[in-house]
Amino acid sequence: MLADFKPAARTSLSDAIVDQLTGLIARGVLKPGDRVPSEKQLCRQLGVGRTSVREALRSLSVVGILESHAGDGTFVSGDRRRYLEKAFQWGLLLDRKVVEDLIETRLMLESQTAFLAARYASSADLAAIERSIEGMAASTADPERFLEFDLSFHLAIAEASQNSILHNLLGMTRGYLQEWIQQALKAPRPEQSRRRAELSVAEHRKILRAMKRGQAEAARRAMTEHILSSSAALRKHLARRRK
Amino acid sequence: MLADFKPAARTSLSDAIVDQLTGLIARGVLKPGDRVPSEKQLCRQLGVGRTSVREALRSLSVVGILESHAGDGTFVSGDRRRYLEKAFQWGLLLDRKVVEDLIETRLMLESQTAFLAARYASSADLAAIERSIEGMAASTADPERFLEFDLSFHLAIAEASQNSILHNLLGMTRGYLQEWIQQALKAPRPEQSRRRAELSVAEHRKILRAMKRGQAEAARRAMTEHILSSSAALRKHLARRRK
DNA sequence: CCTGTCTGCTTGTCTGACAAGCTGATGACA
DNA sequence: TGTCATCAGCTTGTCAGACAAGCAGACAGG
Repeated sequence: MLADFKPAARTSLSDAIVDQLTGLIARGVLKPGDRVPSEKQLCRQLGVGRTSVREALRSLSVVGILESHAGDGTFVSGDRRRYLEKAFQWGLLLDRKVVEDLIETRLMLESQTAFLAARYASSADLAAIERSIEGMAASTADPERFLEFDLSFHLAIAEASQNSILHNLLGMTRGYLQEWIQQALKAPRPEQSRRRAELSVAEHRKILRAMKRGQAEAARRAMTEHILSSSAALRKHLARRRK
Repeated sequence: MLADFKPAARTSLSDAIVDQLTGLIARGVLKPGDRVPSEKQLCRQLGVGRTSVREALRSLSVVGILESHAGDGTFVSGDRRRYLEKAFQWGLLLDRKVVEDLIETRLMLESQTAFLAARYASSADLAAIERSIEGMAASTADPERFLEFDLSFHLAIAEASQNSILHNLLGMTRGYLQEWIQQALKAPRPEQSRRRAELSVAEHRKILRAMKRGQAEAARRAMTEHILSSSAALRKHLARRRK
């Protein structure tokens, strides 16, 4: 009986407007680059004050989905990069349980994209992947650069999978984890960090070999192993920081 | 020479305030559950109008970092899950959502959550899943209701997996696909649609059986089969519509 | 053809106002 | 003394009006 009551959805006006706008974008009515109706027009159309409209538009601008230019208008953001930038910045606001979930999710995404990439990768894709590995190998002593190449390796694989949704999801999970990975890689003593980096390069090479041969299942397994081994280090680091 | 000019970063006031607030949170000055100074107070402190402060606060509320309660105040959100949910949701917003990519992604997500659910599901979870199946079985003649129960089945499994990110991603991909599924189920002749529904119920039962026994790998396989078979129907429908 | 100016649109910001909701203090009543 | 209604003072939510600043196209003058 008590459970029958609805949450009494006193949702705010600007929330509702945000929902409408995101819905329009999701359904493709508003495409990237498109111009959003002006604030005044939206006021009239929605029957609300300019404040509410503005708060909705600003919210979406802050996260990088819209772009406002004074004197010109508001537009749907052209590239995801802007969004990702903002999102990554806030990645360190996460707590531990969420990080664990992210690792679990990433394991699955990476394994599957590796599988697909082994099937669909073009020779250009493979070359890009190889370049990333060489970059890593050349900078095992510089954690910063190393991580950059590491990231580009995984993104290149995601690209090669030819699935834009997977690519996107992978990029986001990895982006959020990046902060933690950075800490984990920098924290321990240098020689330990270098050993880990070299091991990592070897694992990456193994993945690439499987892909070059087009062995999808082997690529998946190699990637799974790699993620497990690398996130074991991350988990250990997390546990240590907890104390 | 020309390259020396800076982009003339005319950053907006509310953006600056957003940066300040996120900085405070990231550095731990503001901890989850803490109360943010009231709008008026922030106005005075920052020397800006209430509009700008409000836009900053609302933006962070919309992405789930803050929570505002009328008459009470604004607080730093307790669980960061809400933020990640929104973030992923919006990350996909600007993507072109190709049906094939969605199906591929969903296959992976569903299989993996089934695997995890078989491991972690409580008896309450299993009961919820079972109820959904019974609901489906009782409404094979009513596509609308049938789909509703179908959806609740998959979401219940996602819930049982105990991974909020997977749960969320699954809900999203399913949401994007829902329209197509609806069409596919309604379009063909009734008796064919019913046959498909009954087959679907049988597949769902098989998944549940595996989960009850705690056989994670079997649950994953059963789910994979189910998704493949059901999306085959969807693909066929899409192909027919293409012509 | 170039160039300044003007006009009308847009977003950015501020102010003042009111409604609605929470909280704690006050005070009347049993 | 204990209970409860009421009220004042805070909060956020929303609106309306105002002005500045910036963009773009029209248009006239060189």
